[in-house]
Amino acid sequence: MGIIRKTEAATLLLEEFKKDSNAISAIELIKRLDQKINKTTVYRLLDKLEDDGVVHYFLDTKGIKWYATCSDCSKTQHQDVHPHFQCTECGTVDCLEIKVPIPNIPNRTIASSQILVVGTCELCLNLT
Amino acid sequence: MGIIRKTEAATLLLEEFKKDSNAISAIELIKRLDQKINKTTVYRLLDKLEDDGVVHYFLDTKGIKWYATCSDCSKTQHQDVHPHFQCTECGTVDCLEIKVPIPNIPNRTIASSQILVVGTCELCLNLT
DNA sequence: TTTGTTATTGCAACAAAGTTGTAATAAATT
DNA sequence: AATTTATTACAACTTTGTTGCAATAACAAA
Repeated sequence: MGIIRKTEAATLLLEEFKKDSNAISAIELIKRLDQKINKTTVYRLLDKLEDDGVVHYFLDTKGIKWYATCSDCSKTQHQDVHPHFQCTECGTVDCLEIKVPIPNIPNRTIASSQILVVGTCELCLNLT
Repeated sequence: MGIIRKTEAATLLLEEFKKDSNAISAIELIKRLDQKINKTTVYRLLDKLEDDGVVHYFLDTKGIKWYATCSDCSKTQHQDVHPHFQCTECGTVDCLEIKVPIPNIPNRTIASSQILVVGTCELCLNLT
């Protein structure tokens, strides 16, 4: 249904995405906004922002939800079908601007694909 | 640590994998073995079988665990880094025997990657 | 500016999936 | 047969996310 009213909670949540260029987990957002926004509200806002094509979400290696701002999405279609990268050292997750072509598979139709690349990020590589 | 003793629970669990050529979710296994094996035991057995290179696991679109028998794994290394396919119609999940090359990413090292392809499986395609 | 409508929020309670501690049981070894 | 200890069941717990509902606050209309 999307966000209709400009509320304080929505503003605060969007500020977090402006501060942070990486993806943010729902859990992290809830921690950061503790005492300011109730966790139910955070989840509901994220849902709405996703509907609106403002953010997209994906799951990490542990199955928890991460959100990142969309670059080219709309209400009708999420274009953000890029891979995501999770660093095993620091845990950060971000979007990869690369295309990974999935070959056709005989006798099946492919609707979408989710790719999570796991490794060490630039920052952590430089620390060792 | 792996499986050391040949117990009834271990036998029953392994039978489920022999019956089923597709991947099986932990939840499904727990359901099927209800009244026979406790859910904690199922989870612990699956852990051990994974240690032994007998099964491998991955997460589906909802972040729940699926297990499938390994074809070429050992105690020391899981070779099953293939993509998995989940059918949106019937929910079945299986292993894909294809290789999806991930390009190198500047300034990062890649340890592994998880690819979940979502679409319609052969069976469901034929039903429409 | 006040009023009315209804989207939004907070709270508490719940739910699903998986984990941990522990005492009892049962493989395997002696 | 006795002993050792891996394995199991059970209950209780944790984590992540969801639902129902009454109270609140945006926004529009008067």
